[in-house]
Amino acid sequence: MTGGLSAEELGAYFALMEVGSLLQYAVDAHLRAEGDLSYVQFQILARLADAPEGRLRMTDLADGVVYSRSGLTYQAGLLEKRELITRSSSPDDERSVIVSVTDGGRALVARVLPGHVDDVRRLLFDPMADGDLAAISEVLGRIRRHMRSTPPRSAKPRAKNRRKG
Amino acid sequence: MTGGLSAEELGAYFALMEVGSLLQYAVDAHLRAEGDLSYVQFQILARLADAPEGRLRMTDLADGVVYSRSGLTYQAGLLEKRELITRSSSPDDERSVIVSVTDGGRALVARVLPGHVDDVRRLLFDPMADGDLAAISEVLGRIRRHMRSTPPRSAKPRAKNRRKG
DNA sequence: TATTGTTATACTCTATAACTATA
DNA sequence: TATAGTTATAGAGTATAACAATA
Repeated sequence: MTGGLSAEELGAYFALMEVGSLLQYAVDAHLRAEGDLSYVQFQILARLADAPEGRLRMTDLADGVVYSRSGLTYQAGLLEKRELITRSSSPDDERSVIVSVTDGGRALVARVLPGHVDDVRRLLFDPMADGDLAAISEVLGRIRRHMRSTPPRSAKPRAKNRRKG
Repeated sequence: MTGGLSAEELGAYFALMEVGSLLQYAVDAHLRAEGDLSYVQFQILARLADAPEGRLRMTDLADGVVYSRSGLTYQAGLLEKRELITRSSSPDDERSVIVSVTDGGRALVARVLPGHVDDVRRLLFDPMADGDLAAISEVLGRIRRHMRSTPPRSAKPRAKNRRKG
């Protein structure tokens, strides 16, 4: 069953996938309960709240949040309906759409963030010992850079679309 | 924006989530291309192929694969249609259903596994240096055990259902 | 022609609740 | 009553392709 991975590698792979999955499940449940937000919606709002002047172009958002463009349009529509964001066309480039967080959007992020951070601390960081954080950060950061720079084996013409279908 | 997590902690959290997400995206795409299998379906088949005599009860499968029962019934229906598994009622307990991998199911797992393992090696293990694997394994294993033993803050009556809706 | 974003559409997946059958 | 599994249903989310508008 291992076919080229050692038992330890296989264990690390499964552990990584399970930790990521359980963590996402936990924070997603919290975000929905506290703010009626999916994880993706929270990511969009948090990115905007963190951006200069609280605004980003749709394309920049899609690149960061890892989405198809139509998927982002769908989510933006939901957030706009709730008046958590606004959309307006860019003065620089009439094709572009600028997404901005509203005060309500910022308030919602501020409201759910403490609990969100609690979840992450409790699940992810509490079981870590001294030195674990530095070690994990270094390796995961390296892996992330590697993944970002490694094109998929069947390189797509242009890497805008992600996620499964 | 950090609200209780240090910059390094926040970075580690984001890196973990992104690595898990990118890895799952990559292996999912491969499994679909090579075997028309979703990641979940592959997990079901792989678990069965790894089980004694290639069979498990539905409940045991649901516990491992992290699913609602109806979700597992749905996926099992798809796999049964493709004759990758069979279902039969248990002689021990007439309420239970025993799921078995077929030869075709085993063959499919064998066919997609090398590429799957390649993906994992290339994306996850190639960028690791000596000692990284041991360090990561130990910490992630500890976190996983911690997560499994930590009940959700709003403990559900019985922990059979997972994932978001 | 290429890029940005939207729309229409179809489909996959998931959860909830009601249900059957067995223990 | 509790457990195992299925079914019906309804909804969220996603991708694809066609489209309009701008560069």
